[in-house]
Amino acid sequence: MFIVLRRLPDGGAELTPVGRPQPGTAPVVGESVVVDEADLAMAVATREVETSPRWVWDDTRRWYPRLLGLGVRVARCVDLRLCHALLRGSEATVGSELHGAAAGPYDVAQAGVDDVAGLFEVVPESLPDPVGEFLRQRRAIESSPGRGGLELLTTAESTGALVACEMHHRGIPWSATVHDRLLTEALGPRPARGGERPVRMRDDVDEIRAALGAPDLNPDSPADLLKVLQRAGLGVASTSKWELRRHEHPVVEPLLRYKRRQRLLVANGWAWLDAWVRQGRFRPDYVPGGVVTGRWATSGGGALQLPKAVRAAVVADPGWTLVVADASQLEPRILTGLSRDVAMAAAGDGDLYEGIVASGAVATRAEAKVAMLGAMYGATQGESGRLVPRLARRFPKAMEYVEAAARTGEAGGVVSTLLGRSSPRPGEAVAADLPPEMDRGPVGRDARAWGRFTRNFVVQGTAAEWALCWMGATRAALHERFAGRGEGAPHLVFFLHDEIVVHSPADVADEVVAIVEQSAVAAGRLLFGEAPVRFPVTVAVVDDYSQAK
DNA sequence: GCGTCTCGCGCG
DNA sequence: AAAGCGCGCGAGACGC
Repeated sequence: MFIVLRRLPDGGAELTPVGRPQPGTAPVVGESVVVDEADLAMAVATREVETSPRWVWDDTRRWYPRLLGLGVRVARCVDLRLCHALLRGSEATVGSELHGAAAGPYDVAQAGVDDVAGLFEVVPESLPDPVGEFLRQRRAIESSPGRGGLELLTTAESTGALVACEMHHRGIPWSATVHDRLLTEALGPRPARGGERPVRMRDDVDEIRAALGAPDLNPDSPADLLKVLQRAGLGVASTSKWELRRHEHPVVEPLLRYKRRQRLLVANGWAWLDAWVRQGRFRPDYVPGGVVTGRWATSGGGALQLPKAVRAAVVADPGWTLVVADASQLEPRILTGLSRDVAMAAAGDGDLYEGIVASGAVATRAEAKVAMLGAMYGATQGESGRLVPRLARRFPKAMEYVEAAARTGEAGGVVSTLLGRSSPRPGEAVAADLPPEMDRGPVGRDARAWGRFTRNFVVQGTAAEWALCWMGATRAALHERFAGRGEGAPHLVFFLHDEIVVHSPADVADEVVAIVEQSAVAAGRLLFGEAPVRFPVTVAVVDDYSQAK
């Protein structure tokens, strides 16, 4: 049973049930009910308890934060905007009305923070005709040869949207005190006036200027710095740290130290703390499906780039712990499943890279890792490019899978993930986000770049699907087991591509660990059935995030 | 002054 | 050892 929600122009909301009396028949639209805005949360909560419907709405960000604020959680939803993007672009819906349709009202970016009504503000109207849009989507899915995959994918994507709101709502536990201490230790005390350099960095600048004989050099200006470095005899073409590292010169050490500190100050310094941490919580704005491959993005706060240097500030509440879990070597294992490469599956019985060494393909674990990444990214040069052919000899099926994806891309074709998310067509409008040399389609040298993109798309995108299923299964199991605890229940607080963090009361951490592990197994089954591929997770129960890994 | 681009670096 | 995917962000550089 589905219930489609629509916000009415003059306030209030319309609830329209859509059901399927007999399996295999077309969905039937029932009688709508209209409720006042003030009664909406109660109406949702009541139906959630009684029938556990799948809530259908235009954009999770427009509905769910307000419900969460009123204490209403829902188990399942359909996010029409996210599913529209998936289905419209999917190769698996060719022939449906949605496939490749002209851009319409559902082709919009996720509601921004400013668009989301606060608890006491006017609520924006819905996107038009959600019932019609929902029925179009159902037809696209049900007429598809990839129906099973699309059902799972749209469900997982929508559940991700719920989790994103829930994680924002709860926030990541963050100790401003610890963060400030980390900054003070690394940089010196917070300067009294913003814009001033902390004392350690002033000392760095003095050393740099002395070493280069440039008393008024601004080390923050790459152009100035490059000029001065070259004048001092360093044959560098850029000021990047990997290039600087290769030179013996008194400036190198203080300059790299300065860059490290400057980075910390600018990206995650006191200004960041002031802007993003409130009452012991960091609440990033997650953007599910924000990456072409299906990965999440964030807007503001840089939550997916949290540097290791500040992770000690993520501290569990007293009496609570953090259960930190990451999927080991996720992408190579995804490739194993996609390609049904039994040799690679065997290598992945334990540590995958050690298994590759044991197969005789390469000599060391480090080589195995570099070779594997090179295969998935399309490396052609350097150590990585040199090692890829050795991998190809032992694991021809896996290699052929990514090679085929690359050839398709080079020829201007579309590739798809396991569940049915398709790559953008070369030159498509979505490529506005891509580097300029890649948005003109596969011509000349650009074809190779597009091939590397499609090569990686199938792996990264399917890994994102696995991760969504893992997180969704974890969320469901946590709720089933701990819902009775209310606010005291363990809950997801962070998601980072192949890693999840659960904030959990210490006394149930062991149970949470088991849930996270079982959910990884469940996600593997959902995607790959009984194929011989394993998805082991590394789990740590810690007081602060820096203690994991 | 304002918007956009490039660089460099953090993360997976 | 530094070329091979996907991002977000801030500062400086640049054009108007």
